[in-house]
Amino acid sequence: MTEKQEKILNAALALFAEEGYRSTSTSKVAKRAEVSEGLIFRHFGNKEGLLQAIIQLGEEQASVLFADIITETDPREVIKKFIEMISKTSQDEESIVFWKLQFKIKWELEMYGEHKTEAVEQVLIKAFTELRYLQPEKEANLLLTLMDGLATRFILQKSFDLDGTIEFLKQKYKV
Amino acid sequence: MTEKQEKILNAALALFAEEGYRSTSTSKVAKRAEVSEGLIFRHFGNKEGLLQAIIQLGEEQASVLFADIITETDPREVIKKFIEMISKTSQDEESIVFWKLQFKIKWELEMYGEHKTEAVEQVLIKAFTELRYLQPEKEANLLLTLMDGLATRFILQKSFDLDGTIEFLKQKYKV
Amino acid sequence: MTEKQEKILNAALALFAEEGYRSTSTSKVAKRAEVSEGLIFRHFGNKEGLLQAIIQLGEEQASVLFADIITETDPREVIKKFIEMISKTSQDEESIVFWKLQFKIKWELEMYGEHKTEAVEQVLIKAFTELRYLQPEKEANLLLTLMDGLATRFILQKSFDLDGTIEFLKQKYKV
Amino acid sequence: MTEKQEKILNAALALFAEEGYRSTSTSKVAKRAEVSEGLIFRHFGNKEGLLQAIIQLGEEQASVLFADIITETDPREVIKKFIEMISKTSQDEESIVFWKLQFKIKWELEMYGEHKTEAVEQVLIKAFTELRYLQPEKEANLLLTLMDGLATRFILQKSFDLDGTIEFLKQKYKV
DNA sequence: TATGAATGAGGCTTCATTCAT
DNA sequence: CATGAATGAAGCCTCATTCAT
Repeated sequence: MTEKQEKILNAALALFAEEGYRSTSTSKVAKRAEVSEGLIFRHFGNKEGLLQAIIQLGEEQASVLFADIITETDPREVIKKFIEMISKTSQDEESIVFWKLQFKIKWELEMYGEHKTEAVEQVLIKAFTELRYLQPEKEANLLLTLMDGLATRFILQKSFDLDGTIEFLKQKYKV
Repeated sequence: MTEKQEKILNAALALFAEEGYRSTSTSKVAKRAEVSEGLIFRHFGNKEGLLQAIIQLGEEQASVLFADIITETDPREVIKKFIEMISKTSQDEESIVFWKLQFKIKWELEMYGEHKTEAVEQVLIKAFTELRYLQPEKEANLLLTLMDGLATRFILQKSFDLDGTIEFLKQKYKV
Repeated sequence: MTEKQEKILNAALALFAEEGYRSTSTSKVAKRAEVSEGLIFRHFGNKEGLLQAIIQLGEEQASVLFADIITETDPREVIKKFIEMISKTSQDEESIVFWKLQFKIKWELEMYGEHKTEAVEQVLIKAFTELRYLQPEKEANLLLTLMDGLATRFILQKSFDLDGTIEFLKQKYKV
Repeated sequence: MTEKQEKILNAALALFAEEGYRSTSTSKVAKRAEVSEGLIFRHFGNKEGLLQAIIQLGEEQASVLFADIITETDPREVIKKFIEMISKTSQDEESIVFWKLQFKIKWELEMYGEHKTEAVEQVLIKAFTELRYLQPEKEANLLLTLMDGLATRFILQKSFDLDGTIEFLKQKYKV
């Protein structure tokens, strides 16, 4: 990937996260990337292609994030790490942009991207099983759902107390 | 409100929920409402005005939905009704559209509309207090967050088992 | 002419003078006249009809203005009155609007309305003849031209010293 | 400046002069320039930008016209050249369009653009001073005013005898 | 690889005008 | 006589995309 390709990708990433896919014009991307508009099309074919590249990038970043959870063997640690995942990333601006983008695109294009979380779900199920929860699948499912809610409020509700909620969650799950 | 105004509102409601606000052109709305495009602007000023009218409508519908919860006195019933709120509405198409619209707009415009849920939050806090939960505010907060997650998955993830999750939740909260 | 007709005419007069014919929408006229938009069309047929009515009105007002000059018999007085015509009207707001409208419409529609000034021209020629000017037609023509310039600058150039210029003119013509 | 930019400018120039600024739609300009409508906005931002470019162009042309007068040292020649300025340009179609545009825009937008003539005014004052006119400022002012009137009638009144009037003027000023 | 001029379709909005009440 | 809902054409502008250089 050339330097300009990366500049385009980064510009698009930031803009899609800020204003959404449809609302971001290719010319805005070009301007922010300090690149000619035509170059976007040379490299990514069309606007949709740019989006796909960004989604791809997101999946890779997600993989990295999830890897730490999936490779964990201690069940309590699995749950703890999962719960802390967002809070950890909420520190730096770049991560916030990452999550914002994930959810904005989810909603704008109505694609949930289940396969991304499937591996995590399995690990959570295993963890809850080992911890003798009665309905481990449902517990895992619930926790995943909760994470969507957490992200939603964290991103959209300025006043939301993310860290407090996460502390409370850790108490509840005793992790 | 004239008949055509209502047709415009309904068409916009459906289209905004389906495709989002920006992706829905005023001409599409006009066509679906079987109305001239100009009429939209006569009645709502501009596209933004149309959106506001729809948001307003949503708040009224939300009030109706919440009214049943807020007026409930039995704490267990409060929680039960709150949890069941989505599942009940998930039966008919119109309600699904309603929720979809709420969340799509939330994300597209990044406005959370906290005041809408504030009353519900107070009632939940009271309920958890009466049920002797140790941290009623945090419990209420968590349940509200969970609901956002539930809606997110219900709307975006085709395979999501809403009713199962709700049953499980009711067990957890013993309601 | 009914009261509402007059309100429409007055509103249109003011708006056409302020913003020009094309730039003034019938809806703006209706709003300013506190009248329904349809009424304009009932009374004046279409926007052009409204314009014609206003032009007509202008001609009548011009006739009144000119009458005083035309009926004057003393040649020196004729010239003096003609020169003072604008300065006199420049006192009250209504007259300024009148002149502004005349010129704005002239330029926007490129119609000079020569016949309006023809009578005045004749009287000026007669006056210059009696005063033994060598080329009375040319003198009259020049004075009329000067008046157009005077109006132009008075209306368009905020800093223009109308009264000073008029005084100077009167000296020149010894009137 | 690309070739198409110039075509746009020329088309707009002609149309604004013929029909005025507001009455000329950008699509008309595009059609006349044999260019896509979008290109106008790429090059000039918006319709107002196009107008500004044209006004700018006008100022440059005016500078050229005035340069000949300003650099003249013989007072009589200054006045002569000034008086002849319009008549000289009235020969070719392009110059007529130029003057028409200047005045149409003046009236439509109510901006007089005094600074353009300021230099000329100074030179005229100097000329009248040297020629021992008693009130050189007023004379200059009057002559400028007269020119506005001359242009007004020349452009708007089909039957106006421009050359005759100019001859007469030259006699009056003995130039 | 990279630019930016150029396009045409479509978006939001305004407008003159008509018509039922 | 008077209203104001309703229309359709047109206006300004943006956008994704293509192409010559």
